This record gives sequence, C-alpha cells and structure tokens, in this order.
Amino acid sequence: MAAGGPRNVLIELNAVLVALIDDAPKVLTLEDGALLPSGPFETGHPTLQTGVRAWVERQTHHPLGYVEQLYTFADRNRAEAGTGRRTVSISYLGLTRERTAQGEREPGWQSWYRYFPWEDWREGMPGLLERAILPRLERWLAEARDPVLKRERRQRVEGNFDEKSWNEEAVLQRYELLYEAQLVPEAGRPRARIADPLPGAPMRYDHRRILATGIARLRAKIKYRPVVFELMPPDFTLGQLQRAVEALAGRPLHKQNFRRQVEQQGLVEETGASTSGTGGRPAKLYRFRREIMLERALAGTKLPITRS
Amino acid sequence: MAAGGPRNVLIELNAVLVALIDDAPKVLTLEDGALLPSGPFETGHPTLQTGVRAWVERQTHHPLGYVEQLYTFADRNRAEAGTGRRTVSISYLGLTRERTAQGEREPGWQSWYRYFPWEDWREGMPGLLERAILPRLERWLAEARDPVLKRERRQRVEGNFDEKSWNEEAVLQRYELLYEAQLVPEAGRPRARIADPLPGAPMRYDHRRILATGIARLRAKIKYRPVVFELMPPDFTLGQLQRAVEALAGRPLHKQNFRRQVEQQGLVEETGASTSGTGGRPAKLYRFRREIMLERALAGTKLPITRS
DNA sequence: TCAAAAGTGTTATCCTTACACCCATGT
DNA sequence: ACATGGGTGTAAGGATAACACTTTTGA
Repeated sequence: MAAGGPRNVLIELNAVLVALIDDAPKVLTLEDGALLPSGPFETGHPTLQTGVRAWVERQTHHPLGYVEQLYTFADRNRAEAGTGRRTVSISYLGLTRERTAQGEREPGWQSWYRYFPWEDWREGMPGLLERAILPRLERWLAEARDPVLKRERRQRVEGNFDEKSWNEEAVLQRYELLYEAQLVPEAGRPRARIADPLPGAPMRYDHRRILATGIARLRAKIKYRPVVFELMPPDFTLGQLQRAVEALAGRPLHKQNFRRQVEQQGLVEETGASTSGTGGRPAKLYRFRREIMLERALAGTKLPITRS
Repeated sequence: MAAGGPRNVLIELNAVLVALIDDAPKVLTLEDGALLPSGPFETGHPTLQTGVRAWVERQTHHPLGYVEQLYTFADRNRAEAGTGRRTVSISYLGLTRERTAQGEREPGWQSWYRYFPWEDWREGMPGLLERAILPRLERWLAEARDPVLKRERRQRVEGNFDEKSWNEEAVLQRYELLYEAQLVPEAGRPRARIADPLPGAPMRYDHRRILATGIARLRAKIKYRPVVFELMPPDFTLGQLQRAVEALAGRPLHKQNFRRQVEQQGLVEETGASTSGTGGRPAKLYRFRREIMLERALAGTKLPITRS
C-alpha cells in the first residue's frame, strides 16, 4: 500500500476552550488572539481525553466541566509541508466556568464574535451583513460565468446567509463559503493577501476554522443536552441562564417560553434564596439538577425561536 | 513537555461502511464478521478524506456516497502496548449503494442487528430485552452495595433501556452500559472471558464500539439531513424509502405521516413512472431532489414516532 | 374474489409562538 | 413615581400522532 508505514508523525492537540464572561461567549487564545491553545500530545497519557484534560487544566488553572472531541485533521499543510513529517491535529471543545467578579481580567479570553461578527444576532441582524458581506457575496456570484455554477452559488448564499433562512448552527458552512469566495484573509496564498478583507479578526493556520467548528457544535448541543450549565455558576437566575443561552446561540429568545421549557423539563430547581443585584425586582436563584443527566438519555434545553 | 516529541506513531483508519440490502442495514466486515475494515493511512494522500475515500473504494469497488468522520482514539491498548509505538485510529462512517438484485451476495456484509439485536424495534420491543438483558442488568443493580451507586445505576438502566424512555439514538450509551456491567465479551480481560455473554455477536478490539458510534451517528443524522438517499437506488417508491428509514432507525413509522413529511419538505419528486413489482397496487417512483441540499442549510427527514 | 400494498381525508392533541399584563425592588 | 428586570395567564396557530378508509394490482 503506497508510502504507508510508520513515520515521524506528530500528534497535536487544539482546544476551543469556552467560558462565559459578562454575558459574552469567550474563547481562550494565545498570541494576542491569533491562535488557539495547541501543543503536542504527551504520549505518556493513557487516553486522549485524560491527556487533553491535563493539558488544558495546566494552561487555564480552571477545572474543565466538559470535554468533547471536535475533529481530526491530517492534511498536508502547515510549516511541515516539506519536512516529510506529518501532523495529525485533534481538536477539542472544552467548557469551563470563569469566575467573573474577579476585577482583574485574565488575558487571552476573547469574545468569539470578534472572529465572527456576523454570527451575533442578539440585537437583530448585524448591520455589517447587509453592509459588507452580502454585497461581496453578490459580487462573487457575478464572477461566475457558467450559469450552472452561478445558480449553485446563489443557492448556497441564499441558503446560508439570508435573513429568512438564517440557521445559527451553520457557523462552519458560512465560514467555508466566505473562505471559498476568498473574502477572509486565511484564504489567500502566503504572498497574495486578500485585498480588502471582511470585518472579523483572522487567526493563523486553520484555527478560525476550528473555532467555527466548536461554535457550531456548541450551538447545536445546547438544544438537546444541558451543557450550558457547565458555563454557569452553581447558582443563577433564570434571566442569567437565558442571557447565557442567547450569548451562545447568538440570538434573542422569548422570555416566557424559555422559562416554561426550562422548568417543565425539570432542568433546574430553586435554591430558596434570591438575589437583589439585578437592577429590578429580586430574582429567585436556581441550580442545575445534575440527576437529570442520569434520568433521561437525552435532556434538552429547547430554544424558542423569537425575539425579546 | 514530558515524554512528548515525535515518535513512531501509526495512523490507522477504521470504516463503518453501511449499505441497505433487502431492507436490512448492513455493514462491511472482515474475518467472518469479527472486524471492521481497517488499515494504515497512506501518507501519500493530501487529506484524510481523500485517503479514506480511496482506501474504502478500493476495498468495496463501490462509489462512496457520503463520508463523515466519527471519532479518533489514541488510547494505549491493542497489541502495541509494550512496543512504545502508538496507534492513532481515526474512524469514519461511509454510506454506499449496494446493488441488491445481483443474485450473488457479496461476502462480508453483515446486518448490524447481528451485533446489536436489542436495537431492532421494528417488530416491537425485542423479546431478548425482557428475557436476557433486563434481568442481567437487574442483577448488576443488585450487586451494588453502596445505595448511592445503586441509585445511579438504576437511573442509568431505566433511562437507557426502559420501554417508555427508549431513544433509538442512544446506541453507544447502551453498549457502554452493557460493557460496564461486564455483559459483553469484549469487557473481559484477555484470560477471564465473560461467563455467559448476551446475545449479539462480539467483535475484536473496540470495533463493536466503533460500530455503535456509527449507528448512533447515522440514526441521529437521518432526522435532519437527507442522507438516507445515499443508500437508496436512484428511483424508489415511498414504501421502499420508509422501510429504509425504519431499517436504520430500528423502529416502525407511521405511513401517512411519513409520506406527508417527505413530500411537504420537497425532498423527492415523481419520476412519472411506476413499478408493479411490489406485490400489491403499483407504486409511483420517486427520485431525490439533489437541489435541496443547496437550497436550505438544513433539510431534514423527520421521523414520525409511532407504530405501523 | 381476496390478499397485499399503495395511497388519501380528516380529526384530536400537544407544543410552539406570541401577546399582554402584573410584581417587587432601587433610585 | 418610575425605570428596571422578574415573573405569569392565556389564546392562536401549526405540527404531530392517530384513525379509518379507498384504490389498484397479482394470484
């Protein structure tokens, strides 16, 4: 079988490490936001999971609430291209609790909407979509001479970027479309940088792609698994919980429906206490019912669809 | 950090390759059903996807309709334990079309219910659940002395194996529970084989676990992506389509509701022809509308829940 | 003429969505 | 008193689940 066999292969780990800080979804980055944490897998560990956990917890000094594998790449790219050494990079999504009131912000936590500003619909459709993105995609359509290709491109743009058909889970597809249309800096060959890139900070290598994968996975997951709670403090109000889900999903939720669903699914229970630090009437405090994870094969946090 | 650095690492591929043959969901196996196809990744290929495609198509001589990564393991197990060589195994789910009327059956295709007989609820709850599995799990509960542990086990068993809470997607959780309860042969240490294993054929290494992952993924996927069509012939009747989905989901569907949903979602279109080989009234033939994959970010095949 | 599968019309129920409103606190 | 967020009742609409029935063929 061709040039197979053992070789110098490097196993690299990448982490999309998420925390909620002041109602903003943040990811841990290095190098002034240009990189996700990554490093070699320490072959001493018995399993990948334990290796990832140990490595991430050393980087962040936070216990890791939840870890999930995202994707494995083994593509020939990166610096190693010529060296005959192959890199397999295995990426993970991790959720952690960030103590917020600490005053001093830890560095490296960046809002993920810095990288994907078009993904934040909490205040309605972001202006830059209409202003900067859709016109550029329109131009990309126009570039296609072949009518079949043009039609295909139009359908993809409409299916992924239109206000009506907006699906907050399609983070990766949207990024890939922008990449293909050469609208993000990462798409340029080393020399030929993109002339006038879109708003949204780039990252080195394929790290923004990995981040998109992580966001997409998390947005999908919160709908059928109670993972939000890994990002919440032990006690929280329903308003806080709603804002957390909104921050992740990138869109506003309907208050009453959200509450009804959370309560009727038995996801939370009252602590008995309430808090008065919220600016209005004091809110009851709740905590996550951990038992639920055993009780049912799938416990979900459904997201009602509409505004305010 | 620690014992890291480049080492002799072997990249291995595993494939869960699925086809539908005579309304049975089949997987390609080797060694008389004891192994999934697996082999080294040929480092010549530019990307993993192309490597997998090439490798699988050489094994099966069938074009591969759909490929998706399942999971990556790098655990210290297998034969290489002492050799200092590490194996990273990357598993894939692949869907292919098997020409059925060929008369001569290709070898190696096994019904996946051979490995997971308790997962087939098309004719109602399988008798062996009540007869063989639930009593064993009951005994496993009884073994727990610690009341907390006992309660936890009970909740997991009830959440995953009960008739009422049965969730056909939880294939992996159920297998893992049986593994933990030492009811499958794979759970035994090399010497000490399980005394009286459950019905359901075992596989070598962790291959049955990988298969469970693949089935679970596919069962989840058919609900929101039109992947069933990768397993269907170009033209098919709605009855065939329904039996295909039932075979994968492992449970019966409601005819009218199934049809309504398929049609109203615009997933298929009539070919104009009809077939008379079905034993009763001739059925209209349909084909998949491939355009739909571009039109919408998510196109789904919803599964109505009930019997007959 | 009967078995077998295709194909259709209609209803009850529940969940989703949405509107409108009241409550308790700090300033 | 009023702004702010917490908290609730209820109704409209749509999707889901279910029932019962007709149609068209082959044996």
